[in-house]
Amino acid sequence: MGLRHAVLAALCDDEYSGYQLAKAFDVGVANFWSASSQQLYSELTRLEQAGLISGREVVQLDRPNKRVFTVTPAGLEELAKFAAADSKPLSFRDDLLVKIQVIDQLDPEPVIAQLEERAAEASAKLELFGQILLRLRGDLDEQTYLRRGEQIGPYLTCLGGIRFQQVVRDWSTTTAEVLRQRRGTS
Amino acid sequence: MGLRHAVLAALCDDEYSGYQLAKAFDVGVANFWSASSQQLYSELTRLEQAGLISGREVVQLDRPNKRVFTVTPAGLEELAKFAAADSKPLSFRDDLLVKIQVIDQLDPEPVIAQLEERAAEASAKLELFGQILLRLRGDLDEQTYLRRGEQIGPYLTCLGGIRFQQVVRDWSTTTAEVLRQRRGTS
DNA sequence: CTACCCATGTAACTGGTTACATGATTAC
DNA sequence: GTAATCATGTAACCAGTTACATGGGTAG
Repeated sequence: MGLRHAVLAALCDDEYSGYQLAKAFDVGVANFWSASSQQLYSELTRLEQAGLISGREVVQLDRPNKRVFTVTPAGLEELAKFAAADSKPLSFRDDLLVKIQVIDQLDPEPVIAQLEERAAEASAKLELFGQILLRLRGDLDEQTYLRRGEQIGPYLTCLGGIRFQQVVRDWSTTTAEVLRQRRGTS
Repeated sequence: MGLRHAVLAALCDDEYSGYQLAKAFDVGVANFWSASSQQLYSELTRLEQAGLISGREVVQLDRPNKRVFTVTPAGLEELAKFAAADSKPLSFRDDLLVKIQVIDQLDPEPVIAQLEERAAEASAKLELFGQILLRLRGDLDEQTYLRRGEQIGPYLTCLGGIRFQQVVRDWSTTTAEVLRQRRGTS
């Protein structure tokens, strides 16, 4: 089961409500998983019934109350079992790459626009992830943090996210450039 | 619909049987999509009924006969509509990243082993993709091919696959290294 | 008073995975 | 004769998406 463990992992960091998790899965957590809010609410319900997380009501005066969740010892045990088992191969699906694959048979204009949009999104994520890294490591420089810092996990996944987004940005930009040049000469 | 267009794109390159497509989706096409053979057989059936591809029987003496498929004009039109429409955000899901995220709470040993396995797979793919690039561009050097070569699409997606696999290999290797060092010092 | 954010869900549907089933041919 | 590769599927199940529903609070 996929989402189950991603949610448990996200809740290891801090306690979150369904709504907050949905936000997190839109940005940071999206480094390794993506999910809609509907999926999250029902997964949280199932996880609580299974005793892997426990929720508590937080009363808020200025806005609707919420229920935040934390991982139970049973939840941690579940994560440990999961980590020791073989990983499924990473699943990767991208509309835009499908379009590039057959670009020779198509009008390149709309695809070029989509590549540029994708590059812009990647730039935005890079800025965000850069800030997250700084916040995580505090005063320490990267080498020191990697050796002796606490909570190395989120730092490492964020580093991975940065490298991935760099590739997305650079590849999208150069691909758009190649297609633009060929448009002129054919 | 996702797989539908990925299959159409793959069949633009050449004619394939279900079995051959399944092989392709395991390696090269996996750059932009992944699918099981069962999914492919049923998708091929649906695509043929919809008139987007057409199949023909190939009689083979030394092995079981097969049916190979090509994209029809209607199929190409479908691809054109697809390319002009907005792309869904790329979906990315990885067990291994989930495990790294919570590595501080877990036994790192099995995860380190998985990272090393992942790096080895990435190396193998890099070698394969490098060969595909060479075969695609023939005698031309890359700059020339990008400007004037025919069939630029598969070349561009393969370039993207290479950059992606490089990140996977490098990140997996350095992450495993970081975790190994910390194991010693904690 | 309108639009947007916070907050939580249900229901119907589509897409994807796992397990199972069959049968021919080739290489050891 | 046993395992591996070629070749094609069915059925049951699980995961993920889309559409819909509700209601309070805040900013303009």
